[in-house]
Amino acid sequence: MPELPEVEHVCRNLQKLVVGKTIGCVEVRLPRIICYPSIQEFCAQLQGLTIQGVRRRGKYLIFSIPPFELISHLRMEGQYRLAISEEEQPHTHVVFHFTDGTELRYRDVRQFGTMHLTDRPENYPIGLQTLGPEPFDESLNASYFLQIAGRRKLSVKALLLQQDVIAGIGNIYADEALFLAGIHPAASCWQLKKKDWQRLLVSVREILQMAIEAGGSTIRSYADGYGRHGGFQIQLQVYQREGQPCQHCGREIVKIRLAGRGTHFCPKCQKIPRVQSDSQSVQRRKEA
DNA sequence: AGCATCTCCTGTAGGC
DNA sequence: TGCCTACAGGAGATGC
Repeated sequence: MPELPEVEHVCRNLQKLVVGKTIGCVEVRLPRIICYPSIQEFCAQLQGLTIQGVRRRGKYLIFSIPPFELISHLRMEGQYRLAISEEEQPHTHVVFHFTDGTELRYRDVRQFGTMHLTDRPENYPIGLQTLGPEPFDESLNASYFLQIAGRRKLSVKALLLQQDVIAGIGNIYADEALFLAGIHPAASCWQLKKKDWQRLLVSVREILQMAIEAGGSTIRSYADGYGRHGGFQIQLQVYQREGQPCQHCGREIVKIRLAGRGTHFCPKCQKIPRVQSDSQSVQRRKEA
C-alpha cells in the first residue's frame, strides 16, 4: 500500500522514464479509474500532449502535461510500469501509448486508484485541495499539532492518518512512527504535551526518510516504475509483527483495531502520556 | 463539529 | 480438494 515513501520513489522513477514523452493515444479499460472528466474527454485531451514533469504531493502523483495536470492516486495497489512489448500483466486498466512505441501501463488489482485530468485547481480531487502540510515542510512544528489537535479526544493514530492534518502518512508508517516516539497509538490527542508532539514529528520524519532511502516498503504488491520492490519492510519494528517480540524490550507486539485499521504496538515501550486532568486533580484533592 | 463506521474491490489465508 | 468467510486499507460518504 503506497504511502509517501513509495509514491516518492515511484515519482522519481517516472521522472526518469516518461518526462519528454509524447502521448499518441490513451486506452481506458476500467472507467471507474477516471474520475474527471469523462472517458472520452480524458482520452481526447491527452492525445498529442507531452509530459513535462512528474511531482508528488502527499500520496498524489501529479503529471504535468501542459495545459493539463494529471492527478493520480494509487490508493492500495496502483502501479505504473513502462513497457515496450512485454506481455501485459492482468488488471491493467489504463494504457498511455507514447509516440516512440513505448507505453505506460497503470495496473491496479483492487481498482481503488483514481485519476483526474484538469487545468483548473477547483477540479482537483477534494483530498488534494484540502491536503495538509508535507511532513518535511520546515514550517511544520509541535505548536502546529498542539493548535490543531491539542484539545481533541481523537486518538493520535487516527490523527496521523488524516491527510488534511499532515500529508502522506498511511497505516504502516503511522504505527512505525508511534513506536519510534514511544507513544501509544490509542492515546488521545489532548493527552499529548508539546514535547510529545515534537518527539512524534521527529519520529515521523525519521521513519519516512529511512523508508524513502530503502525504496519504500513492499507489503503486498508495491512496485516502482521498473517493477522493482521496496526494501524497508525488513526494517519494520511493529507493523504486521503481531505476536513477535519487540526488538527493544522483548515484549510481544500487540495488534488492536483503531480508526478502522489494524494497529500494531509494543505495550511496554509505548505509553499513554500521563496527564493530570481537572477532574483527576479535583478527585485527588477530595481524597486528600 | 467531531468522530466512528460503512463502502468500494480482489487476492489471500485460515477453518472446516 | 474445495468452499466459505474474514481480512487487508485510502479516502469519500454517511450517520450519530
